[in-house]
Amino acid sequence: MLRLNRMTDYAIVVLGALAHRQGELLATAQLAELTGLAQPTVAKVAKLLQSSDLLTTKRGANGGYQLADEPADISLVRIIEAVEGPIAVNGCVEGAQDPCIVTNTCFMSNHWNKVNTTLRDALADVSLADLIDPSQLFPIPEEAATPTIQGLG
Amino acid sequence: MLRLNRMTDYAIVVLGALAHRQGELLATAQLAELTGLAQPTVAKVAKLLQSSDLLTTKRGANGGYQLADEPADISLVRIIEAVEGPIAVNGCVEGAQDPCIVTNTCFMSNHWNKVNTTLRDALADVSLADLIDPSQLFPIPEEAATPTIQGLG
DNA sequence: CTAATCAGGACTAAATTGGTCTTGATTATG
DNA sequence: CATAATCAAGACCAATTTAGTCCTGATTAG
Repeated sequence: MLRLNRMTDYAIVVLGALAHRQGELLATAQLAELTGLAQPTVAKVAKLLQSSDLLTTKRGANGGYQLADEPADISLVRIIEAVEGPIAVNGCVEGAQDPCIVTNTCFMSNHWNKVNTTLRDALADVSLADLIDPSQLFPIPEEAATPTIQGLG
Repeated sequence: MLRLNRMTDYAIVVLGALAHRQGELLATAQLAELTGLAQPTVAKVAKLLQSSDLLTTKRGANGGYQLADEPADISLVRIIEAVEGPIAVNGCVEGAQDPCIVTNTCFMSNHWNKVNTTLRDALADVSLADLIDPSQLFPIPEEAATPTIQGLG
């Protein structure tokens, strides 16, 4: 285990689609078609990513979402933290949402922080650009083609 | 997030108690008292740890559990995998319990494996001995003292 | 024989997560 | 200005997962 949740997978797929279209503005309906996800799901994920400044948004007719940064500048940590909140293996760690009641005196706290930081650093080292291989991904559908991918499992 | 589940925390506390008593054989009731956890919970965790060879067991009257190794030889990965199963950030990773249906052709698979391995290595680097500070932990109670610790949060 | 203890697994309740829907605000276009 | 397309915000329900308890049976010391 130690598993990311499904929303994070969706986020990566959505970001991948946007990255492939290189900065283009896409509506959630288009993203849904490209990724094979349901539109409301795309909408939910996109809102999360927007409120963490990974996407910019344009409202109204012909509105949609757009990558806020280059794929190489979007690290896996940013994506995970946008969707799931701060990384914290347990409540003994700084930034935990539901802190361990004994945090301050907790004899293990330092070690957990070290563990946590190491994990975080590892995830900071992977960018969206690393995760996707645009050459194989998202062939632009000629006529509303079938969904191209199924998420990440 | 990316949080360990509570059982893993319990496992660490239980292992910590056993480590502090240096190889002594302790019954689940004693461990419950030392850790402040409920006895059935200790029992559940201990069974998991036993079946992954982190603990040895002796059945019958005066039975109990015992550390199978030196604390320095018990890594965090072993503990996590004993309780939670193989580490796998998502289904795109080798060893995932519920593999991504497109695993073999999954363009991201290699990258996820790299991410996963990095996390795993980080956790392999931390031992039970690192996590606990025996000098501050588990003062041997004089007369069935109050529970000493509250878990890890 | 009896009491203490682990083994194995079923079971329930609580928490979390995933996914949908509704209502309202914004904006392009004719 | 009217309309349709679109995002914003959040309520809501269903499905899954997790936590914790309990029961029955096997093992062993005394």
